[in-house]
Amino acid sequence: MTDRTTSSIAPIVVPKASDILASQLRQMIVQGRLGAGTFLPTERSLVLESGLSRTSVRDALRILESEGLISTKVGRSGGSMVTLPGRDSVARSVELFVRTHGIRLESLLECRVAVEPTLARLAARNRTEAALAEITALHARFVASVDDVKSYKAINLDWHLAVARASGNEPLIALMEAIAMPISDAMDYQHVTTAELRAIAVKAHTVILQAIAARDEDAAFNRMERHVAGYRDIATPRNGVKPVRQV
Amino acid sequence: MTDRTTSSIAPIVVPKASDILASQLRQMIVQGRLGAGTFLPTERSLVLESGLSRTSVRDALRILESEGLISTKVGRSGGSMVTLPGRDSVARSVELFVRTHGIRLESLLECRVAVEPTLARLAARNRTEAALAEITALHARFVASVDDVKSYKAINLDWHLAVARASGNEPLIALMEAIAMPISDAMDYQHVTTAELRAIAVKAHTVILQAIAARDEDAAFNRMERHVAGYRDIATPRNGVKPVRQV
DNA sequence: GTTTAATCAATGGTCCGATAAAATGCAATG
DNA sequence: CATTGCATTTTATCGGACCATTGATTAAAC
Repeated sequence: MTDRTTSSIAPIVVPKASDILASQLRQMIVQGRLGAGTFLPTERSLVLESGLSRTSVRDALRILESEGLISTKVGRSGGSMVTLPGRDSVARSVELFVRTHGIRLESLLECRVAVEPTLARLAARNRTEAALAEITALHARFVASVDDVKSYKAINLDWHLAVARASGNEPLIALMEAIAMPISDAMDYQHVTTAELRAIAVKAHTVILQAIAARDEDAAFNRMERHVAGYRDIATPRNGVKPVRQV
Repeated sequence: MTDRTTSSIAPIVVPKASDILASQLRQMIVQGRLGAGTFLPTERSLVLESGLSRTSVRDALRILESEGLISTKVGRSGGSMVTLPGRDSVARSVELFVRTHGIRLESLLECRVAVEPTLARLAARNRTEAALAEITALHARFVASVDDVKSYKAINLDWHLAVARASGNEPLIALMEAIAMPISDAMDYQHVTTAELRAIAVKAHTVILQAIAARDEDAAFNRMERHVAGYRDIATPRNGVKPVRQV
């Protein structure tokens, strides 16, 4: 081994052409210079402007599309329209994370316990009449479905999401929507509700709804906390906590 | 207008070839049939197996790459390796959501208040010695940096993230990492810390660290809650809450 | 004149072939 | 034995062509 001077050159990463173009377009969208609803230039125009090949331009558009920043249509007045990424975009990302890492149901329920009481508090504070009406309507259907396990589960999920949406806190709503589906999936394999448990849930929802309607923030928080914490304790006993993995 | 029978055919969506291939590969990865570290076939092999063109195959790979499911390298022993999406993937998605929607700092701080107390509780419960050592080390640097605003802010962020990581709850860690950067960015424009506030923060961190070290879950929860709630109240007075938008 | 059909134009989707660039392995060379 | 140069494999990029879909325009039919 001959002794050589080391030149202290950091590793150089060569970005791909499509990544550069995608970054530029993304920045324009994020900064608001390309508002939602506006159209990007056509692929062939972008080829002329950027000097890249159509392949690279299209790669860039695919990146933005999978980030939820544009949506592309074919045909004559088609093209790539700017569409801001919705909560579903975040949900997809979280779902991939949860599934590929085999996140345990216990962790997801812990997550709910952390988030839902605050959502209930904010719902009590910020709810509109329309939002309250939606929650109330879902609650009525919830009560009616107490004997049909399948629709009971679906409506239960919808009710919790409606409460979340009433909070007005977009990041927390997004998180709630993101973990709701994996939780629901995992419960199908692990947990079988009993009529008794469903009756308890109906009672809990009732008092939470009352608190939100009365704009009683502390009551909404505390009752929701007891509700979801109870759910967690029932669903994840100390033994055999299953990972969430698609089958 | 002639009267015609309507055939009640639902709108038919024609999926793109690349989407189909991407879905199949994604499913194999999510199901674990393609574990992390394994290599997908080469592009040309996928062309032969799928019967699609190289363009479509590459489009599919670009989709998976931007989802964080594979990472592609060029060169002889190159190809597309399966790489499970990390928390950074979730963070990018959330960041795009926050920036494009102009989510208000108030909402992000509310999010922190909802999440961090639970993270502190879980950290007190699940911390390892290594994690505790890391938090302690960061705390020491935090105390030392109390006069250098720039490094103070950076270390403050790191400390909170270290506590989050010590909790062991991956979804909540991901959320915390996702909102930390937008919060930090927004604070730069809005909030100027004073020496007095920094001293208070140091004190708060000290007691939280003690609670985590002593595995006192309730104390960790309550002290963290007071800390981040105080932060929220100082940073977002009732007037002039700025949206978070990149400049 | 109104409605219907046929045609044209614009755009993204797909395919093919070729070359460039990068990473690895191997042999030649001093 | 270390270094260099060459061959090989793989993705990255390019250019061009054609197809499919959509919307607009024109022509035909009634």
